[in-house]
Amino acid sequence: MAKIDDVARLAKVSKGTVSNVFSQKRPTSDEVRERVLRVSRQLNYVPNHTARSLVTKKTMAIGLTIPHGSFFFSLFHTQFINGVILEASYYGYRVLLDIIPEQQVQTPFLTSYPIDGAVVMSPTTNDERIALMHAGQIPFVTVGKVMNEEIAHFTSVDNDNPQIMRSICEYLIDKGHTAIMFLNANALMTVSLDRKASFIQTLEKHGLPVEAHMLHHKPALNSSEYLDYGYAETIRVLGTERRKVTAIIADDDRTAFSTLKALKDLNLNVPGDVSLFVICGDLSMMVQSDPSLTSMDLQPSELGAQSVRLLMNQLGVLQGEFPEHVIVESKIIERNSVSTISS
Amino acid sequence: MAKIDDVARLAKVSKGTVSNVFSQKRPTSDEVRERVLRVSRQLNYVPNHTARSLVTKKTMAIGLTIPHGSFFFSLFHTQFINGVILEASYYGYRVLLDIIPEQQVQTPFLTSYPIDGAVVMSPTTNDERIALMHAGQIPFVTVGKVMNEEIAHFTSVDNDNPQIMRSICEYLIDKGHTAIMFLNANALMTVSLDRKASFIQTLEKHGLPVEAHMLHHKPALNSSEYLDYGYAETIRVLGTERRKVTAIIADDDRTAFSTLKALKDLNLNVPGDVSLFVICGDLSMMVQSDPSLTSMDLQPSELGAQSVRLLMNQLGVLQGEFPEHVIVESKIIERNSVSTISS
DNA sequence: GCATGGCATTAAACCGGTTTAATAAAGAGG
DNA sequence: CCTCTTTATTAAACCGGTTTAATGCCATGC
Repeated sequence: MAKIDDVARLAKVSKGTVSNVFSQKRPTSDEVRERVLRVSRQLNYVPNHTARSLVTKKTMAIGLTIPHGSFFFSLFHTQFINGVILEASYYGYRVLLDIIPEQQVQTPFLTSYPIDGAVVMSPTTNDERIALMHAGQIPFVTVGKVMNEEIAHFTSVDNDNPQIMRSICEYLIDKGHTAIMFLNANALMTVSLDRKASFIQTLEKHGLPVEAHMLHHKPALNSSEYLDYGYAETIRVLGTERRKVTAIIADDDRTAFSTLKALKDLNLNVPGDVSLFVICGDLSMMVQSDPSLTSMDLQPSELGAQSVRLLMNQLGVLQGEFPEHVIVESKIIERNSVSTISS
Repeated sequence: MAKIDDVARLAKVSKGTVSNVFSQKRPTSDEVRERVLRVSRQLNYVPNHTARSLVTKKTMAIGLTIPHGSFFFSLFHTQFINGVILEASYYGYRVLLDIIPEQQVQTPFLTSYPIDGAVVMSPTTNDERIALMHAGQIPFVTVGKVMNEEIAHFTSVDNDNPQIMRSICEYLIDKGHTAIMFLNANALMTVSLDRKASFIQTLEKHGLPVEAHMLHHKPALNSSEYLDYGYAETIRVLGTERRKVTAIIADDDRTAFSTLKALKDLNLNVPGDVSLFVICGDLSMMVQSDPSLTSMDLQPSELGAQSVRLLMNQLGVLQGEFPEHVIVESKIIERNSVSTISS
């Protein structure tokens, strides 16, 4: 690989000038620039990214931190990632997938992170990834609330979770549902706390006490129950325990699909006997399921894009005043999985 | 941020020694090591990744190149990525998502790639990403055949696509199906060429000529038909054109789901009227669909892991003799979407 | 004609580590 | 006790760029 000195020598200029031709940080005369570029092409020269990074102190990469061991991500994650990658590319940034494997035997901290900032998905309470970023002075944006004791200020994007749950509950209540079961996300995730609180509050506001069988949390990823959580809970509550449930709210598409399967196995018609509502799902999948699923569109790719913009602002790449917390719109998409109950 | 000189000064040793304590490339006395580590902790020192990279010429990152503009990836991709990330982490490598956006207005080549090697998914014929890697001397492993004119040798992992199609076709033929429709992947992808050829060959071997309505290719991602390809083709061929089709082979899970929806809308029972077979799908989804879908398990995460191992071997990280091409096992998982036709 | 300013260019310092070659200290062998 | 190794440590060179401060050149204004 040719280096800058080779080019400088052959083009009869100093390395500083070659540097300027490529970085365009200072002007160069047309004559010199062309000579340098010609020689570079001839030598197949390309500036070395690492050497540049060392002095500019920018790696031009951002980390995308996926939750601990989420080796199965849902379609929500997929779309979010797409949003991040696309938006980052607009600013010339690359995305380093920064997943901390379950068994964290890995490098406790052998070296600094080669990233300028990070987007942290699905923070948990007292998230250690966030603690690391905080300690390492790495700018970061979270998707969802940060609930670490030592961290007061942070930048985040989020949906309005309390409002989302309120809307969903009231949507269902309006349609006459009173026996509602909520298959929430994992209890450790900060979003699930908000949603749980809002679920309980909204139901109580309407005079509907929340009983134990109405609220469940997704088990940990490493548990054997993780994959068929929706199926198992539905069979247990509606089948074995014979509870009356007329509407189910599923936290994600995977849970929704497995719930759907359970309902079929229980010989319950959707939406005839039981209505099903999905919180975060992949649009294309929701449409193609049968029945197509009524859901809350959280705009995952928009969440991803916005989180990158906030991060770019923190990095000084994107000028202007940005709010500390961005709320991304979400709205109910009515399809065919929810019905009205005539009282 | 504390630098190595600060640590050296405070610990009263040379920077070379501090370097050795962290890199462990040369031995240090217990006494010195402890003193250095203590001071480092005190100063919150962490070796700078970029500086280290500059001299070692290793970025400890590999690129994961997703097909042009595949901003919707399927579950197959997701699992593949998981396999790559997990395996890479075993060798201390990080994964840089290297997606070349559709509109390639981006950096023609402002700087070298900050990666040591790359895994290239779904190569197309005369893939320019591969041409770039090749020109840039970056070791790479592809998933699927490389079909670039100027490249003779390459390392790859793959399923045995011809055999896969043969198995699937013969599996269906054994069950009495003769009117089989194949919803293939995009025509540009090298896998789709292999599968197409094998599909035609196998059917003809059994005296079943392949007519135009029996073979279709997924449209380009940027086209409006991309998302409901399965649905549209099924409605058109089985509905509008009223062709006789008793079995459909769908290339991926998304296509399968949308095909399933189309069959329901056509009032056709699966597998009673039409059988459905999926080539690459996410296990957890296939199970939860109704009926659960009979599919070919391509072991995407195994493909990902193997591709990383081959790459690590090329990078000299993993010793030993490795084959140039690795074939990952695939097998039919029988579920409930294929039935036997009594003649 | 001479001071003034603007601009492209350059030599040298710098970014923060690793690596090499030299050196000092400690052990082994005769 | 002296030489020969072995081992830990160090000073200096190096990785390949960017940035700073100095320089030379030309145009401008008075």
